[in-house]
Amino acid sequence: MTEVNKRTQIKNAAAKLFRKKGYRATSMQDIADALGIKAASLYNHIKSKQEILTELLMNIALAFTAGMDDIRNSSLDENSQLEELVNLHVNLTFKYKDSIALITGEWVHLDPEILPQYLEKRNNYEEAFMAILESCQKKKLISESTNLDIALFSILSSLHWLYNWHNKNPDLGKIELAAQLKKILLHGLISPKK
Amino acid sequence: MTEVNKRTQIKNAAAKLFRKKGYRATSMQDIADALGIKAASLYNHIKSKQEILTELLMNIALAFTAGMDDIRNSSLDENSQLEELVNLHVNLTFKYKDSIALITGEWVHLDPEILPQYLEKRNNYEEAFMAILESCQKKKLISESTNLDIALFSILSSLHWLYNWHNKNPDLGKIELAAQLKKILLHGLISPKK
DNA sequence: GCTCAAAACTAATGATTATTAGTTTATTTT
DNA sequence: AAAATAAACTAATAATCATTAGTTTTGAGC
Repeated sequence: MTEVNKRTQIKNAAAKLFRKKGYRATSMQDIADALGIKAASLYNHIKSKQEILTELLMNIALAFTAGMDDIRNSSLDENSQLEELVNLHVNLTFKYKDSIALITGEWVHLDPEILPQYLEKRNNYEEAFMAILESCQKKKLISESTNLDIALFSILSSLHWLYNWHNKNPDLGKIELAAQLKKILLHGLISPKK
Repeated sequence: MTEVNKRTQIKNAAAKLFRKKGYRATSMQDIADALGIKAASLYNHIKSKQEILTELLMNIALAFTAGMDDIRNSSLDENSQLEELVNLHVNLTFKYKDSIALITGEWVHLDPEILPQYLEKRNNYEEAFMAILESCQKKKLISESTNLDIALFSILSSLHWLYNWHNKNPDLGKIELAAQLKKILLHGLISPKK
């Protein structure tokens, strides 16, 4: 019944392996074994190992920029935009469980020809994120003394790393996870002094 | 004047390369080139490529557990202990600029014989961190509704990722960086409503 | 300048690996 | 069922790489 493209199966298996062992440590053998075929047979469906990595990463990059565009084109206030960004990360983490893990380290193995395209998308995303933080600071939602570079880095670290946590605690739902993250990331761990 | 052991030079060069290209993508050639010698000559100083990775990672693990022990054996209150943990990460990030980057991803390439030892140290560290968070919650410094698993994951994500940020902004000093992180991580990004 | 050890070099080995070529088997279309 | 296409297989290639063996160079202490 499950009409899953072989090409997609290959990409899914590869994503899982790239995540666990890393791109370089994953052989075409490994991927083929996961599908019960011989390594050479993979080439009936894909062009190269590099193509798999490229498509996995570019797909993720597209999903993030599309989500960011939606948020920026919305009429939400700054505070809600920040919350929607957290939602975006949580949603994509659930949706692309395996391949999202590649954005923290495996992107370095992209072909030198592709790498700049990937990094450009990444930069655009971070700049858009920063723009929202700046709006917040202008509206005094964020204190003037806060270094926004550090704030951005800190939030993105947690959100990039989410997939790791999600794998260890698959029981906690999307909504609860997003709510907790908003509380901790945006409003702080330590209860404000009364 | 600088009497640096060749062995140390090798480990330093390797750390830089492992960080940039990953363990598997870094060849002994690469390391040798960085030192202006031939690959085979490395073996006059080290046992294997794996030995380099092991020593780099175990060194970091030791530094973290030692720092954690100091904090737990201190008589600081819970709040200050949390702040000292941030200091610990910032200090080690400055001290082990390159090799600290390996803790986010390259530890998976540790020999299967060594890996459990590494993971045990890592677990111990995280459990000690969690114990401090639990004390904070018991003392109402952290709200009862906060999920401490998520809080721990979130803080550690930012602190693990620090080396990345530090490399892009080497101009900001330790003290300023630590102060900002304490503010953002512990007391939140969004100013509390008055 | 000789001795000895440390540390460099050259050359080879064996293993792994991504990819290609050529062939056979399965499946779909006609 | 014949033909055509898709997808599997076997076998080979060429490159890379960690590591070893054996040899030469370097440099400090005598």
